[in-house]
Amino acid sequence: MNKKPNLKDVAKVAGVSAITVSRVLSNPDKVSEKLRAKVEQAVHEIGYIRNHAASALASRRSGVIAVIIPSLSNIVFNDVLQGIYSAVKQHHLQVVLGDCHYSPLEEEKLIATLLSQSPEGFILTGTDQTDYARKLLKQSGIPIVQLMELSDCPIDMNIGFSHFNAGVDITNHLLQKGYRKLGFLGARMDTRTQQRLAGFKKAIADFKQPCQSYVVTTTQSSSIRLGGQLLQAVMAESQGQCDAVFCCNDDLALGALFETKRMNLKVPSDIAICGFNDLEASALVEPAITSVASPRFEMGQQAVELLMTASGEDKTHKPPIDIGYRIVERAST
Amino acid sequence: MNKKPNLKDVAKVAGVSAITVSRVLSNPDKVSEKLRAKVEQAVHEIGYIRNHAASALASRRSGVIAVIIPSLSNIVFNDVLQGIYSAVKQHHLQVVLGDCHYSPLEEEKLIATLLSQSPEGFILTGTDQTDYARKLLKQSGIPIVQLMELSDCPIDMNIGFSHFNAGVDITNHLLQKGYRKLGFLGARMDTRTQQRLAGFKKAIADFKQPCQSYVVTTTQSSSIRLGGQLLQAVMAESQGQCDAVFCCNDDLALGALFETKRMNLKVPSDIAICGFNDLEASALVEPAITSVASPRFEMGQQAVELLMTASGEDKTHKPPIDIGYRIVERAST
DNA sequence: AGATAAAATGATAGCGCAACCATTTTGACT
DNA sequence: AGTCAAAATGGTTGCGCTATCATTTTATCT
Repeated sequence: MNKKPNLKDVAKVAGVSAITVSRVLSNPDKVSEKLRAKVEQAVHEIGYIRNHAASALASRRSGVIAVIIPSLSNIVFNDVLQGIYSAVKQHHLQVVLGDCHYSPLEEEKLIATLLSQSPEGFILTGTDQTDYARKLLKQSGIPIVQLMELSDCPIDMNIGFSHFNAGVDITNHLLQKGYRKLGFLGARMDTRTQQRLAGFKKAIADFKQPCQSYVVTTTQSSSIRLGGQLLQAVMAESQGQCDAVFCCNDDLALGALFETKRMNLKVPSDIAICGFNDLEASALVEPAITSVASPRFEMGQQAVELLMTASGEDKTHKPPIDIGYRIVERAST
Repeated sequence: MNKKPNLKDVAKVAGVSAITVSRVLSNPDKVSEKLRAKVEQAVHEIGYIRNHAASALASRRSGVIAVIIPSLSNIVFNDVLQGIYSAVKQHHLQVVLGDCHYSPLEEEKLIATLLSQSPEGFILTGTDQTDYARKLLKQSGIPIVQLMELSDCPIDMNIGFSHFNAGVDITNHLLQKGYRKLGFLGARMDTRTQQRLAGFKKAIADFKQPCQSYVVTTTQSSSIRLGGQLLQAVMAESQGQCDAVFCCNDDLALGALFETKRMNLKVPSDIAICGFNDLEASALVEPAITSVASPRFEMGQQAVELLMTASGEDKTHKPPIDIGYRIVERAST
């Protein structure tokens, strides 16, 4: 195998200088049509592909943005990722992606690794970064977006919605429907889940009439199967009294719903179920599950746009962007 | 903001030469403990992060592998991705990921873009690449793995399983259970779905007793909702005769199952349902859905291992690796 | 036609790092 | 102590590209 062709090889074939080839690739309109055609022909002919490392080194532009999500297996971040990829395509950027498995320490290591790619922007999930990670990020001088939640003191930019408020609202929804023995089913218990739980507790504390609450949580990762187990657990803890459950996500809610069939409980008359994230399945099961919808795809897109419009040197405080959420009432409540 | 620190800055602080710092970062055991400690201290102190572009250019090793999947939203590829990421971590590599939306042309462009990163390996899905894409890939001289299906003429390495055989097997399963009016519900109709359909047709053609088949397909992308629509369609086409459906994936199967409840059909007595991919939900709905399981996570892992053990220059023909599948029989059939 | 501006093209240098080879230091042995 | 090998460290160079500036060609005007 011959060595990979480089700029000079193309230049030789096209009969121009190397720098002209470079321009055809990055600033086609700075080159006359005649030369451009010759060069493009030569590029295609010898299958030349620009060496990104050399280009990035010389131009100080990597054409890369870094993204860290807490979990590849959670469909919620997948939606955000799709938004990111769709926006990135417009800007001719590449994404380098890391999965930190919900661990700030792993995230810190990933941040250091990904920063070595000299990304032109950084997208993070949540607000839970270590101090050293924050130091590295700030020192890098690149624009940064924190996703999903709203933060009082974002590193740079921030877009998300209030999981606390959403927790309050959906709990109030259950209370308004007349349920008084509310269960909370929580898995993983990352910060966003904790905020939802805090909202749940707040709504109950503020409610003017007597009501009961049962909180069942685990740090296991969420799954449909686990939803069934947690429903069992909350029924046990409440001695069968529990008449509504707020599941911290739709996976648990689906599992809980499937479990009600096995336990011969009627939804929503014996027990109401609501979830979070509004997955497709939630709208299509019988009965359909009440959930909290949020524009995740758009959040991902907007995060990229924020990065691209940020000057990088702009150190002014940027207010968090609240992208909102929506309670979707369905038959399960 | 001061300029980003480089090797020399670290060297100055640590009182050593630049090359020693470089060694501490890439070959720690080539450096005495004393100097190493000094250097590591200096690195941490000034928050030094190696410039990947310069490193890649000088060493001709990018530490990157390229991956292209047909869809980010399909959970199936997500599982493979997780396997890839888990393996990649061991090898201290980065992944650059592209989503080609099931389009060979988009894939060709992505391949060109990703090759510019000088990846040390390339993972592709399927065998449907354009000629120019194949030329670029071969010319690059890097090891390549094609995933998911088995190919007679892989570009380099290949790991997957036979979707045709799986289609035959699951159709025979339905026939053995006594169903004789079989429907096939297909969405997207990518090559793997087509192979499953071919298997379905083959099994029916080979069956010794009289039986009917109804094929309903669409190029729309798959979803749970679509599964319900396709079930309606196949029942219409068969004038209510259809007594079993093979859905080309579990999303459709779930949608079909949910639709049977609305249509007051009993599963599996009125109609049997089977899917493909064995998603978590399929095992937990009532009745649980028969499906085809395959080790997707492991396939992703193995793909990376194959890349890492490949010498790159080894042009010998490597036989495809059949990673197998398993029919999981459940109550829906 | 001549003067001037504008566009197109080229030559040179350097981005930050690691390969390569040269030099120094250390340790092991007689 | 003296010899030699091995380990540790450093200096120089070049990876392939683009920024910058210099030069040439073309277009536009009086």
